[in-house]
Amino acid sequence: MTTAQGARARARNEVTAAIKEEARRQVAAEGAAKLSLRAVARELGMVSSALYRYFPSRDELLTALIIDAYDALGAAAEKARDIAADAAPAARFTAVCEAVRDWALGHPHEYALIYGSPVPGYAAPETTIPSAARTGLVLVGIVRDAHQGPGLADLPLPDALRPEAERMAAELAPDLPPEAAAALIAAWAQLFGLVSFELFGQFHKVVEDRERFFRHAVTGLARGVGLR
Amino acid sequence: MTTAQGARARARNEVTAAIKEEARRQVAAEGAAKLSLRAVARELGMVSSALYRYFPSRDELLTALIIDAYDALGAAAEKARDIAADAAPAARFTAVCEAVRDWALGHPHEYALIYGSPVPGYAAPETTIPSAARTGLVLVGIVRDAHQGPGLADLPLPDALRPEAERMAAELAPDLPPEAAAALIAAWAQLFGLVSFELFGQFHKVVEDRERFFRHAVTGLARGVGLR
DNA sequence: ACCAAAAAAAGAGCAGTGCTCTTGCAATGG
DNA sequence: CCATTGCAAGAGCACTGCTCTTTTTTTGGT
Repeated sequence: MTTAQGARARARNEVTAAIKEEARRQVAAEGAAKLSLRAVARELGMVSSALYRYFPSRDELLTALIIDAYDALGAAAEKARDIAADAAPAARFTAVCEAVRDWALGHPHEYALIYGSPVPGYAAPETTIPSAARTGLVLVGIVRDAHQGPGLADLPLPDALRPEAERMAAELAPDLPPEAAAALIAAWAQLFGLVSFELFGQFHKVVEDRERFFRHAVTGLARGVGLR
Repeated sequence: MTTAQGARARARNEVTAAIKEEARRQVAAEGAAKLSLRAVARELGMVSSALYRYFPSRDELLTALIIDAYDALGAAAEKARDIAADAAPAARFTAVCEAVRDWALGHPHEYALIYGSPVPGYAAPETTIPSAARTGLVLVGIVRDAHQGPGLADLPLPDALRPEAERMAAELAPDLPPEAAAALIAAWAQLFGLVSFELFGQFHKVVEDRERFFRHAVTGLARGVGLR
């Protein structure tokens, strides 16, 4: 069975993997904008039209890379969380933030692929959602754990936002107080603001000691979600 | 004089302006990635090669649009600051933040052009710096004014970051305490994290009542820089 | 072991891109 | 008045994503 129709299927998987690998190489080297199906095919010694048997379009290939990038970042975040498993919640939180930054600095083009401007006319399909959520869920988990224990600062929450905050809490962390859920989502966006600014050059001639600056800023983020 | 060599020069300025206008139209409609010199030329009834007399490359044309976008956003921020001139510093701060968000929502592609992923291999020239700085300077001004008056919360600053914070303060707001300068730059990046996440679709199925959520988040940012 | 069917690869071609180079025309100013 | 300069046009190069058709290869049942 596995050898019968497995031969073709295996070959197919291998070629698919090779295409993705070469495409990722090109994205890492030159950026998503310069990813060219023809160049991928050329590098793999096949003709460009053959590639369409594996990916129906350039966008589909990009989607595959996007999912991989989200997963790689998510894995890095999870790893950092596990390494810091015994630390205080605030330290665990900042450790994950630094892991996000480290991964981004190490994979700038892949980071840009997932957190940069989306390609106009291209809507990421729903299939990316689980992978995209991983990193956020790591942060949610840390704050949730902290809320089981003692010693959390109480957070402000205007009445106007309470319904929305309750909805957000119910949907992504049922055992989290609404004000913590709202604060966490804000911190999540702000974390990526810090990383993106550094990576996209906005800190050029503004922030020099970026490592230390980031450390300080994410300490503030941790405080913002009630950790200390 | 103005008519002598002004005739040609005037025609040149007019054509240059028309090119920029049409290019901006295309960016606003389809995004920077789909900006095509040939399409611009076609729309203007000229041949593509003629366009190179006005802009030496596509990147140069994009640079012109980038500067315009920075200036438009900066102007929107300044206008919001002036309108809220009599309000308390915290309210002025959040008013500017909301102006940034409003402009971004109204000009998503132009926002993506300046705060999205940079085109690989394209480094924004130094000439963009003044325009790029405008919005940040508005925030600096508000916090600086607040620090002349009373009632500011004191901010933490780890020893390790003090030298860098002092350098940052000296360079962009000499009359601002170093801890405020560091906090402000962080808030600045975080503000654009919030806006980018909303605009780039990361809040999809996460935040629904985005207006109120943003209001709450930027209130937190204002608190983070010492305002209340 | 053969042979129809399915899958993959190859080739040609379309419409588009940025950019360069050469050629012809028209406005400019000494 | 006429050489110089600025500009427009055209042709062409080397690419791109993608489609359609033809050829080759692999597969599984008889």
